[in-house]
Amino acid sequence: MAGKRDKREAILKAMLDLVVERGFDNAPMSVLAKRSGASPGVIYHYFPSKDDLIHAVHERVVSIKHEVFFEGVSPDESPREALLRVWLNAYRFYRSHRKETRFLDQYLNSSYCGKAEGAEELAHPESARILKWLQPKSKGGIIRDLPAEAIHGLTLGLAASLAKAPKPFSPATLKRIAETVWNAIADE
Amino acid sequence: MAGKRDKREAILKAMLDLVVERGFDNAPMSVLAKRSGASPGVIYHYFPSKDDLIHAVHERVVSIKHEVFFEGVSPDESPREALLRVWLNAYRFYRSHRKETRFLDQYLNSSYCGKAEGAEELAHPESARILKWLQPKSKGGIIRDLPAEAIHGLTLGLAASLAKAPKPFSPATLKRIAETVWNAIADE
Amino acid sequence: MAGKRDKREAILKAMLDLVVERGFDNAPMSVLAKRSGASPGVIYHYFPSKDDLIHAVHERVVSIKHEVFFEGVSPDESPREALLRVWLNAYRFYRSHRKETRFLDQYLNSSYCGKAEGAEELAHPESARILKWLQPKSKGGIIRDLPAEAIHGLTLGLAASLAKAPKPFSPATLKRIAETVWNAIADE
Amino acid sequence: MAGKRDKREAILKAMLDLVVERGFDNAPMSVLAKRSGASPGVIYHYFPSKDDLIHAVHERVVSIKHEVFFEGVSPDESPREALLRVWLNAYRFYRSHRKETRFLDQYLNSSYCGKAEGAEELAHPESARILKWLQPKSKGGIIRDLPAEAIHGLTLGLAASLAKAPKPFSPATLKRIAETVWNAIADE
DNA sequence: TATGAATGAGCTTTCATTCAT
DNA sequence: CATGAATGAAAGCTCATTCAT
Repeated sequence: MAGKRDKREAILKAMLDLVVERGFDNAPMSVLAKRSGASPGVIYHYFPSKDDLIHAVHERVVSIKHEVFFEGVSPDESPREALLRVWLNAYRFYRSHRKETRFLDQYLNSSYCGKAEGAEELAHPESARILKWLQPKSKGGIIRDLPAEAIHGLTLGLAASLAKAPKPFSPATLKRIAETVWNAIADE
Repeated sequence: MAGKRDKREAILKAMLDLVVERGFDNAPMSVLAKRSGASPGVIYHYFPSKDDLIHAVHERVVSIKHEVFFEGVSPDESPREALLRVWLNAYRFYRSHRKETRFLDQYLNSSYCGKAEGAEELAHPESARILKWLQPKSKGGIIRDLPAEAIHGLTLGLAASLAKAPKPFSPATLKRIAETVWNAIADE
Repeated sequence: MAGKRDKREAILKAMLDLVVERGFDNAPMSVLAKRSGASPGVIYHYFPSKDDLIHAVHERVVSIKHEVFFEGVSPDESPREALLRVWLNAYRFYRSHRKETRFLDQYLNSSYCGKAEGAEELAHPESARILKWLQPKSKGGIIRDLPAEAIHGLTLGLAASLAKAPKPFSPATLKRIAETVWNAIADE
Repeated sequence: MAGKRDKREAILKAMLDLVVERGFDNAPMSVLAKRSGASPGVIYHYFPSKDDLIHAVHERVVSIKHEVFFEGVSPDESPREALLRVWLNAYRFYRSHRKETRFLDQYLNSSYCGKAEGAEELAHPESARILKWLQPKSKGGIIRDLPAEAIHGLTLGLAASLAKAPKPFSPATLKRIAETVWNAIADE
């Protein structure tokens, strides 16, 4: 009954779980097989190697991340509104997709990261428009003249930090933090 | 000529390099032996297992980190001066100790993290005094009423982000960023 | 051609031979692999560990032993006839299954013995009936009032001792010894 | 203060304990060193190899065994008295020297047994005289015409079996068993 | 396609033995 | 004589990958 697509999805999902629970090491293909309901052999029909499978999981996670990040963003919003929305979306993603977040953390600090072929980072269609604003005014953005790393750290980096707190913050608190951040980096 | 201490150090250093270059996986004891100039067997004379060795490397790195973080901090400084100094020290550490930083990142996202017994985090003698300031005014600190995670993200998290930029920032730029941060979180 | 069962059997048999020839130590899995025609890895497909494999060999040997011990025993025989038959069967087992006997001797004096989970000793269906007779008359048996260890030593212990002689004894000699034993322990 | 002899003894004793507790495997020289208070290196001043050390322990145990076996035997006793005394001594040895007994059991079923050079079995000065009696009358002994293995099994084998019972037998019970045995094998 | 037994290189770890001090 | 760090071969075991069925 289940089509090819379903089995592929099951494998990807099982690998995500496995990596999050046990780390890239201790995530053997044999256990993956058992968990996903596929046989060790057939996994290699869907993915040429374990590395490729890991990369596929990563792509899937990144794709989900972008979907959440840009959810509800519309071309009609002001830059300030759009950036605040993305920032809140980011917090929401890190908060509600714990497994995906944990996977990303591990991936970025593993030997898998960097082996991949193409850069997929921020490939969302909306992202180009948003990113343009996230630049100093001198380059057409609306941001104070700070290095890009500072901007990133103060925005998404902070959202990720906050999401790791044991309890979620109330919308009001988040709003306040977002505005604090905004005021710190926005020009005028 | 070389004493016991030297060989132990050589093993620790070689493991740090190996983990940074190749990840916790792909850091086999056989390669470690070759690199450190020790035999596979004698490593177990100094460390009961690979896990313990990894933890020992971690402790060493954390110890260096704390030394750098609190370098030059004196009881005579004002809270503002002390916190700025620690922040700049943190940037300096992340910038100049790339391997140690990379190791910490990997460690914190590996299955090794959390298995250790004792709490070593921020055990520096100066840290208690400094940390007290890093709290909202309502709890005796000098900071605006923001969640601890926000404080951390905006300070050390940011320093780490900045240090990952391809080129170092000039002292002037850093000063400016530090003050931006300070103004964002300090009360008054 | 060869099914799973065959390979499993081949491994068990090769381990029996290996242990008998070289002892539990000096019976490495690598040699076992070569001897049994299996690869080192696949052995762990059939047995979770070397310990489990050893225990499996033991169970197999015990099972053979019981089969031989109770061969030809019928409910119609008198106690005397049945016990004599079992005693002769025991001698026959120790005599004809040298390797199995040697394995048992080693096993009982090794650290493997005692680690096992279930009691398998004398689990043969006939054994209960026979064992009941092997008790002093006061407990419903037909034996003189001697401690159980004395009974065991004088019967099966003796059979094992005799089987270790360089040459087999003639049926007539065995009969004579069996009757000597019998007269020593039987009541009346 | 402690002479060479003392250290040698300490090593022998520690090895006996170690083998009994943990088996020939799992009795590493490094642990032996710690237990005996000697350094790994110096053990090799007293014994050329681990094998030789094991054999030395064995010789020591056998020597103790013989001492106990023939304790109190005097040339004035009748054969019957002497044999009964040896038999009771044997039981006493197996009962009071549990570690030595356990060592012997393991040794006889290990790969160490058989590697030794000379036959030392029953080298006690008294043994020759006693052994002569333990033969069928036709060969100058006082025993019924049974194979040597039967004699051994019915006497020393039985004593060893009995000693393995959880509780010791009373002198009276032992006397009775000894006489039962004696009557079974003695001629007339 | 799907299976799962099979492969075999490679892993962490042990340990009898040696030797510079 | 004594030490204990050092050696290195070999142990038990794992696991990504293949392939006959």
